[in-house]
Amino acid sequence: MRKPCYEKYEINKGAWSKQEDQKLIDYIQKHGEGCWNSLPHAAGLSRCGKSCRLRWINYLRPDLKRESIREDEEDLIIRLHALLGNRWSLIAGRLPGRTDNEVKNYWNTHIRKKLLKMGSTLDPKKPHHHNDPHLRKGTTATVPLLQPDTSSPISFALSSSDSMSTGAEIHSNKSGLPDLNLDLSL
DNA sequence: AAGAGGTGCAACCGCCCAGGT
DNA sequence: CACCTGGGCGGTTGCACCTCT
Repeated sequence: MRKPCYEKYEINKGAWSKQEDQKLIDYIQKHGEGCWNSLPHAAGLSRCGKSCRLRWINYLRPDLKRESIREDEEDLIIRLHALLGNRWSLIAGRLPGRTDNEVKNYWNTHIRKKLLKMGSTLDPKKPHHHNDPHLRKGTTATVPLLQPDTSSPISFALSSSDSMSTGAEIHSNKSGLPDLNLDLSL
């Protein structure tokens, strides 16, 4: 069993200070996202590499949207979740400026509650494809990016119908892994 | 005004996978 | 082929902030 990184070195835990943020930003702006494991030492941070990566991806990246999730984004999250299950990184990948952590948090705090209230037949905690091996790592999802300027909210009925009703097609690619072609046109 | 309870989000933990040796 | 290491991901936790009484 590997020791957690914070047991190996003198590692800070908990909330990041402004100085730490600035060091990380400065380092990445100069050197780019390289080897996360060696980054903390190189950047003069008492953090583990994973922590740095998380902080950068979820909070410091310049292309992140900081405003709350819009209605159309929420609808897309629901649709993608019905197709992909808890594959937050894939879902976030279709939402420009959003992170997997943000989408995951939003799902757990807002949408799950909403669905439970609606009495959805979908179990918000157990998506259809949660354990589908075809949707494990390596899956290529071909889903149109949400247009940032989408003005009309996406409307669709939540039901217990399977993923195909949302227009998903699963094809195999060369490596034998499936490609997902999701027709999520508005 | 103050305390209790609820909520939301940042961060951590542990597991899995891919690539290197 | 087995093992090791780093990167990435999903689940969960902890705490600051907000709302209610």
